[in-house]
Amino acid sequence: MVYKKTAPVNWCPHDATVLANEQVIEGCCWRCDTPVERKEISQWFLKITAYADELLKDLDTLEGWPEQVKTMQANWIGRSEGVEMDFIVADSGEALRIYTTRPDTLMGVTYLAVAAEHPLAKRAAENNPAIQAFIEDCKKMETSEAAMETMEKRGIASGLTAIHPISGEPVPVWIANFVLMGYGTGAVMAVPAHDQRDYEFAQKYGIAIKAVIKAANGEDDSIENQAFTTKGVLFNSDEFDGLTFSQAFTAIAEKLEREGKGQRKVNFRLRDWGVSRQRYWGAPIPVIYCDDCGTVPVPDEQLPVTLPEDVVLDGSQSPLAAHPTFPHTPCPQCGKAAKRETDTFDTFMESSWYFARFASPQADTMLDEHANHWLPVDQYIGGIEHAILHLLYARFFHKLMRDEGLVTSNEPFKNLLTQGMVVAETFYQTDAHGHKHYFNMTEIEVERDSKGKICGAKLLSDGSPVTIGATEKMSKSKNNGVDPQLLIDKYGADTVRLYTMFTSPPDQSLEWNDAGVEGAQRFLKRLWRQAHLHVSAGLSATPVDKASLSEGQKAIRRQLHQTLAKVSDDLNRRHTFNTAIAANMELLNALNKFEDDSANGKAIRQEILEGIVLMLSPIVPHIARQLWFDLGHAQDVVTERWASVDESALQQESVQMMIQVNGKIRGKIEVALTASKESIEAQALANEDIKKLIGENPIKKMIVVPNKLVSIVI
RNA sequence: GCCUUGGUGGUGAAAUCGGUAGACACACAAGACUUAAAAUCUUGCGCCUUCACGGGCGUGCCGGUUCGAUUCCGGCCUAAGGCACCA
Repeated sequence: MVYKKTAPVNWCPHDATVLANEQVIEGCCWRCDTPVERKEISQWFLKITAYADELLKDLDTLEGWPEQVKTMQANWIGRSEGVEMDFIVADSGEALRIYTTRPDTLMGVTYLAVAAEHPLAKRAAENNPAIQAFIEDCKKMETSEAAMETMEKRGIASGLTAIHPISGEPVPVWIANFVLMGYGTGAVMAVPAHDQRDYEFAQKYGIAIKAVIKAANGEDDSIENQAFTTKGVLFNSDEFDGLTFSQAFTAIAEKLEREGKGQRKVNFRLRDWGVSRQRYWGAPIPVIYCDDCGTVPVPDEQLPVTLPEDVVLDGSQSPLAAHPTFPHTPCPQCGKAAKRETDTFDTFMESSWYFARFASPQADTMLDEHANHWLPVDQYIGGIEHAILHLLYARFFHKLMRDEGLVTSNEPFKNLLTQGMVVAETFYQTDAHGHKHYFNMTEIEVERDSKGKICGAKLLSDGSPVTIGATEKMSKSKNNGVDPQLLIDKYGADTVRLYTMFTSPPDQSLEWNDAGVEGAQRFLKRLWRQAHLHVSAGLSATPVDKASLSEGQKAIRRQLHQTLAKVSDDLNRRHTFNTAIAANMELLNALNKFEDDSANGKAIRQEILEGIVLMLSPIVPHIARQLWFDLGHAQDVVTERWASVDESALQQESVQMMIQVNGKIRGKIEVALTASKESIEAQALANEDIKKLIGENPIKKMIVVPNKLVSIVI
């Protein structure tokens, strides 16, 4: 499950250090502006691809996960069915292996492309300065997929050809900057007529474009301006002419298999997980390299390998590799002088199993049986930015632990709630070197236009102008976070919690703004005042007499119990805290208008106030605790059971129904709950407004949706 | 470039399974209370039109399905998240 191979990193030759993708600004080091090079270094990998199938299949078992996240993971794993085949290099006879999901376009291949690091490219570069220069140039590329996909696609002919496995024709081999050695086989086949990237590349370099697929459904399949990428019917393909995609897939795969030139293959987009980091702040990878014994794991009794504290952190080199003593240690097997691994683990390594360790904190080993008692995690909550990497690594690691006998469950997280990002504007100034310095909102003064949008900003300290950057997720690097403490100091924690929960549902991203926080405080004040007016008028200790309720009393009790049902559902199932709070605001507004000093009225007021306090206690615990005592309870509200809905209070005798004529709302009627379809229709047609509208027009159609509306088509 | 999710009043949002668009708030305006201000309370508040009653339009844009579309389908624009070393 663990192996070493070379993989590309961003290398700053000036600082002699590896840079994260985020630290590469327009192809240059963020610190010294030196152009960054792509460098292949040896790194440790975990074989997550061995679990690709299971990670994909088990997504179906995650019923408590958002569809969005499961879709993203499925696409990331990217299972594809295709064909792997060899093109034979004409001069040397070596096999050039490629993989394609479109074997139906095989007869349209007009060139092959290999990575700059491919052995074939290296061979072509011998005695060819132009190819050498091109390969050298390819090193100046960023490693991120986004950069790869958006950069200019360039290439150079290698001068070599390879034999097409079916036609036997020679096909030119190109060296291209968009093919990577580390992914797949480092070589691809190109069909310009039926792939847009290949099309653009062929146009640019004057390579032949050969159409072999025509539309099956009469769609425009001309390739004059762009590739035709829809699956269709083969032509120009000799024995395969007239076949559909799936027929051609089978026929071509079988022919290749028969002739020993290729075979069907399932591929995954997912790549193995590189866990080596050339950094100080991380868990050291516990491995020792011995000249005689090779790669030796650090023995259990020597674990953990702890970080030295006397390191030089100057941004140049790996502090561990540069440390005078840390790398030097005897080999655990033979005792001879050996060298420690100085790379540390990717931090995702630890975040992949911390939840299991939290469940067995006393364990002497990695985990004990307590982990199984608690796992899987019932409700996991995290930002949507973790939808793929963290959540996929954790799922993989959990399966690894299962296969090592450490846990018994297949998945780590039963239910998942992904929070939206809180995003905020960024503000920066650019210095003489072109570096951006980000300022926090508290350090600047903003100008707003009539719509409240920020349209200008200057630094508070010296009044110098500040550039307004993109609105993005709050982060340390962009300095666009907000400290809630300032608001808490001003309004109190309950108000800030209430406001935060009320602003939007948790899975939605949010542009932070505290403009409405006053409203949250006003609501809590109104609740406090209502409760204390009630208390000072003398609490009601008697239960509601349900047998003698007036219409008004029935109505407000119905609202209370409807609210209880809704809030329970909002909190438990929907996690929409904003609508749960709004429903309580409506209930309090109704209570404000409920003027009833009778004994039963008082009892109802007590019932409603207790209901609101209970429903809000998870969100505003401090004020709820105090009000609960004030309402006459001896026990803290946190020990109370959640309120139950009184079904009898929900009952209604009639319901309001809309009347639509030709799709527009034209009237309303009050209908008894027991009314038949026929009597509802008759009542709708008897409505004066509707009668006038229909006039002499014949009724074509009439639809009755129970308890909702009557739709009449004339 | 690719994958995912969103776009509804001046603002944050609601409409849960295709059935009253804008609940609940913020902001704003007018009024009450006050010497005054704050706080509080009341009323109004999508756009156009109308003295009014009312009428028309309206959920990013264009088109489609349906008796009926914020909701479903196709295309486009746009913002955010991710793209394997920010974590």
